[in-house]
Amino acid sequence: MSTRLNSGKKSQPQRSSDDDRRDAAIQELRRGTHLADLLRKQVELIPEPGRRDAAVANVGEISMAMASSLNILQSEMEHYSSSPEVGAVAMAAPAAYSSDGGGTGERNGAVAGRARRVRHRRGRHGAELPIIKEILTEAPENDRFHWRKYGEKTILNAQYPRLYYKCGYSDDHKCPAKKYVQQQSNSGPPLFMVTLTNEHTCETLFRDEPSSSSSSASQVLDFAKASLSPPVMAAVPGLKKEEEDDRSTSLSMHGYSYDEYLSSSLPTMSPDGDQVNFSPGPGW
DNA sequence: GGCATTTGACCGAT
DNA sequence: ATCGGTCAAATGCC
Repeated sequence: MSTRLNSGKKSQPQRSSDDDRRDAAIQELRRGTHLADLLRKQVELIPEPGRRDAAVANVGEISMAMASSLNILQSEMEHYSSSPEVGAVAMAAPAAYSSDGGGTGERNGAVAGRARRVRHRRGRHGAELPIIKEILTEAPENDRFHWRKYGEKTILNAQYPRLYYKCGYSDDHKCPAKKYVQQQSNSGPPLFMVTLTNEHTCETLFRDEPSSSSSSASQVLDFAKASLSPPVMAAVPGLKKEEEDDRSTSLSMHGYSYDEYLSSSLPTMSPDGDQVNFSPGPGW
């Protein structure tokens, strides 16, 4: 997962698996750019001017995001192919934080006095989580599930921290669904890469319990709760609460249904090409 | 007071 | 040694 770009030890000019992965990513981005171009041509055929313009604008954003990602990757490749050592130094720049804890602010005294904990199972456990979808979107919070934030991490060479969410019913219903949100760009409307892992078992639970329409189900459907994940806004430094609310409002004013939310994003990726079963359930 | 968020510590993988 | 992912105490908010 990690590219280890600033490890400093990596001065061998030989190709690594990281290089291969970067190549693959560049290939995919080029393909995506091409597809976005095709999509733009199709979208331009929409007869209604309003819808057409909006769609063209969206496709334009997608193309821009692809292009900037492509640029970043390509400039990295050039760095390493020409001068690995220089590249390693150069890439250290964004890592303004220490890796652990992120340095996202201190808490007076209380944290310092926190006792060291002894724990058992930590970190990655066994196999990789099954990635259900990866979505590039302006509205990562707008997927109608109830997420609880459980972590935030500064990612190497990433401009913004990655935010970790688990299903708000992970405890109640042992729902394993998780979501990682990482801001991709801040030029224009901020774009977020949302990675969804594991299926929502809470969703099927509610589907099996039609009688639970009033209390618990209504909680799941609590759009205000589910659609607003304020911590996501924390990825946009300087946003105050009121501004966050404004922003949430403006985002929700897109009026997406979940299908629209997904379809308005980049083509989603399912590792094995299986039908992705992440469609809104009856409570959607 | 209860719940959600923050954030440093910790763990396993590399 | 370093990284990404997770835990859980402390804290904030309603």
